[in-house]
This record gives sequence, C-alpha cells and structure tokens, in this order.
Amino acid sequence: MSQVVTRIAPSPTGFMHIGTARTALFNWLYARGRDGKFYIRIEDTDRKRSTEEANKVIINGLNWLGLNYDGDIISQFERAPRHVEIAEALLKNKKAYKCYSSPEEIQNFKENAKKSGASTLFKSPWRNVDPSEHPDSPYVIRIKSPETGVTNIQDEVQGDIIIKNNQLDDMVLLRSDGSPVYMLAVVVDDHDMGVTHVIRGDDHLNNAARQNLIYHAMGWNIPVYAHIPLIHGEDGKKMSKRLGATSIEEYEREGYPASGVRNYLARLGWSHGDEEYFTDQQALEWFNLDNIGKSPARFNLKKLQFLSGQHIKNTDDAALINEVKNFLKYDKNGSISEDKVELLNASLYCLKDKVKTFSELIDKAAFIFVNIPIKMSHDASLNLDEDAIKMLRTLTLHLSNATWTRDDLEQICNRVSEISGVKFGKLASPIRAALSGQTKTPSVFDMMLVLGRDETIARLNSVQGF
RNA sequence: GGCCCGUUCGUCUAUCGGUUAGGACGCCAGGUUUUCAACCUGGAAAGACGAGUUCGAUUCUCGUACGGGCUACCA
Repeated sequence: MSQVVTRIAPSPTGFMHIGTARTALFNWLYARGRDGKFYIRIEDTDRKRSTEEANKVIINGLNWLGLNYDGDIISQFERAPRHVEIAEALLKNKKAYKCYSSPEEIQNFKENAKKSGASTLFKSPWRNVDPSEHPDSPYVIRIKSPETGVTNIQDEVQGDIIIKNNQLDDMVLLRSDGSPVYMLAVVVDDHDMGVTHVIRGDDHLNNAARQNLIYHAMGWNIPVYAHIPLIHGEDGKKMSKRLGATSIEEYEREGYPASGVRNYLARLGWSHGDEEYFTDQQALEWFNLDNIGKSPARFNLKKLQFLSGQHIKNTDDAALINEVKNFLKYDKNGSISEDKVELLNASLYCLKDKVKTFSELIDKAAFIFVNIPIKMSHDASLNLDEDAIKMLRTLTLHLSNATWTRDDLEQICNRVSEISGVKFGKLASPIRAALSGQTKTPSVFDMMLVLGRDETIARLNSVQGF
C-alpha cells in the first residue's frame, strides 16, 4: 500500500476547539505511526471568518500539543481557481449543470413542501434543459446526482452506511458569484493533496455521500473514511464554554502538560485493551482505526488531571524544568531568575510525584520563591506563638552544626520536640510557617534540604526577630 | 418532517454467543503521615426498554424510548 496521507482541516474560528485538537491528534497518530504525511489545510473559504490571527491560534495549538505537520499550511481559499476548474470540467462532462432558479424560488419551494409534508429536496427544473435555452441571468452550478440507487459509504469506524440517492439533492458546486462551495473544495483539495485517509468528526458522515458523488463524477479514488464521534461536555451536551474549557489554549494556560493532554485525548474514544496511561511511542505504535468507539465520549477533567499527574511524574527533570519555564509565562510570577531555577530543579524530587499540573507544582514550590522577610499567611502566623518561637530558638541552635542530611535533620528535630515536650507535629507547624509563610508545603525536611543550611537558619532567625 | 448514527458501573472503556461482565478515573472506608498532597489496601457501582433468533444473548435481528448529526448559493 502506498504512503498514508492524513490532514486536519480546521476552519479559522479564532480559537482551537478541544475536539479539533483530538481530531488532529488522531490524524497525526495515524500518519506518524505509519511513516506517513500529516498536513494542515485551513478551510477559509468563508472569508468573513478568516484572519491571520485565527490561523496563528491553530498553529500555536498544534505546536503546543506537539503535532508537527508536513509542508506548508494550505489555504483553501487560495485554491479557489482550481475548484472552479473542476466545477467547469464537471459541467463540460455533463455531470453538472447550470441552474437559474433564484434563492427566493427555492425558499418558496421548501416552505411549501414543508407545509404539505412533501420532501423538501429541491429538484431544479434546469437539470435537463438544453444550454441553447439558458437565459442570460445569474446561475449556480449544481451536480447531477443519481436519482435512483444507493450511495455506499465504507467507513472504518461507522461501518458500511447506505444512503438512498433519492435523499441526495443536486448540491451547489459554484455559487452565483462564481465562488466554490465547501463540499467541492474539500474533495478537490483532498484529492490534490493525495489524502488517503479522511479522519474527521462524524458530523460529516452524511456529507461523505455527497462528496462521493464528486469523486465518482471525476473518476477519482475515494479515500478511506473514518468518521469519529464528537466529544461531549461533562453534562453530555455539546462542549460549551459554560462548562469547562473548550479551547486547547486554556489547558496550556492552566498548566497541563501536553503529553498528558495527548494521552487523555487519544484515550477518549479510542482504546487499546486496558491501557490507560501510555507514552507517545506507545500511542504511535498502537493507534489504529479499528478500536475507535462509535458513541460520543464525555470529557472528564478528573481523568485528564490524573493522567497529567502521571506524565509529570514520569518526565525527566531537565525536560520538566523547560516545560515549567515555558508555562511560567502564563503565571503571575512571570519568568524566574536562574538561582530560583536551580532551587526548583533541586526540589523537583519532592514535588513532581504529587502534582497534576505545572501550576500546582509552582504552588507547592512557593517556599522557593519567597524572600526574607517572609510574608506570613494568616493561618501560618497562628503557628508562631511564644512557645513556638522558643522551640525554634532551640532548633536553630542545634541546626548550626548539623551535617544537613535527612537523617541528621530528623534526629535533631526529634530531639528538639522531645526537649520541648511536644510531638513532632507541634514543632513541624512553626518550622513550616517560618520557612515558607504558608501552611501547605512539602515536608519540612525537604524544604530544609532544598534551601540549605544558611537560608534555613536565616529564615528561622527572621521569625525570632533576629 | 425525512434520512443517517449511537446507547455496558457517575465517567472513559474491555468483551469480537457461554465471563462471578474486566480495567481506569472518580466516589466511599481503612492504612501511612509533620500540613497539603502523593501512596497502599479494600468496597459500592453497569449491559436503556420490549420482542425475536439460539441449547445459550451485553454480543446477532427487529421495534420502542432517549441522545446526536445531516437535510444551505455555512464550514
């Protein structure tokens, strides 16, 4: 079999929908897993919607998700002359015809048909009129769809779908202003781009029958179809902005790792036995069309979070630091200085196993980013009463000649809590407050280890008023 | 209205006629514990409904209900 070619064909709406991202991922996995090509084509024939900015949003989304594409991005709009050329070829072959019915006429017909309960399928009276009788007025070009028989869609996901040809109207190919219609453009572009596998949302399933008409009329090979069910929101309805994020950029902003999003999106509607967590390599190796489900899947944030946590845990430190730095441009901290990066790197061992997002990681690493004098949260300050300060004073003394290993620190802390006649928990809270100004932090030992002796003692002193 | 598609624990799914219907997230209980987490152990939890085919249906067929899509000179 020849090389696999897939494509993602988003329309420039100004943001990248999570569903578009998943479709892109499926196409990318299918192509890249088979040494094939993956292209982007922007469906910008509707000029009202498209802007440079909107294209950029799509490209940024794809880049962030790590879906690299081949060649240049293709603009459907720019290919209009070629679409017209095909429409004219069809006209010449008598596979299409000029229709002079006005929009008002058609509108009236449909309204009447609806009222009387008859089929609303418009049958143009111009279908078989000889060109010599054509008026000199605006016209559209319509395809001649077969009046009898059936059109068969062979779909890798949905199975064989049979649509009766009498359900298909003579769709418009070229508008009266001469511009091509989407249905024509898709077929021509897919054919010209050599697309072998059309993996797209199942809202196009019915359209596939119409598109097949054009393939047949041109004598072109029909691509392999895989119409995948759309993603729904947590409530089972279409994903809306009201419930959760719909654009891929929001997940980036919130600090989800791209690898986790890839894993989650791939697993949503597709499966490989019981595998839930997998790497890109595994996804590439395993992904196929056979195991895509037929029913729409609901988006579930908790599972995304779980998987994201797993991916962060399994990312090596150097790569993780890079991703976090990149994420920081969305965080209020902005960028961070090199010495803080070093501290962050040193603390990864006690952070990355426990967080689900980069933003959570930064939160937990807050003790790194504060400086003396440390601003106390209200809850933290409650842990610094007189008795506590006294304990900290004792602790500071013992700490000055500690060897600064975990064992040693634990021993010292235990001794101090013993001397003070309290359980370790009573001592840990003030330490935590002094070191971070917060009540939720990594273990006090981890903080001491990361901060080092000088900084630890300085912070402890600072709450004692030194 | 017509046509097309779908329906297994709350959610994502496994099962390709015979299973105590499996896994994962989430949830609940217990454990670990210096906070928050993370982690460990255990638990509850599903074949939309009704017929038919069959020795036997979650699985095959039909119907109903519910959900979704298409039915544009939108994409």
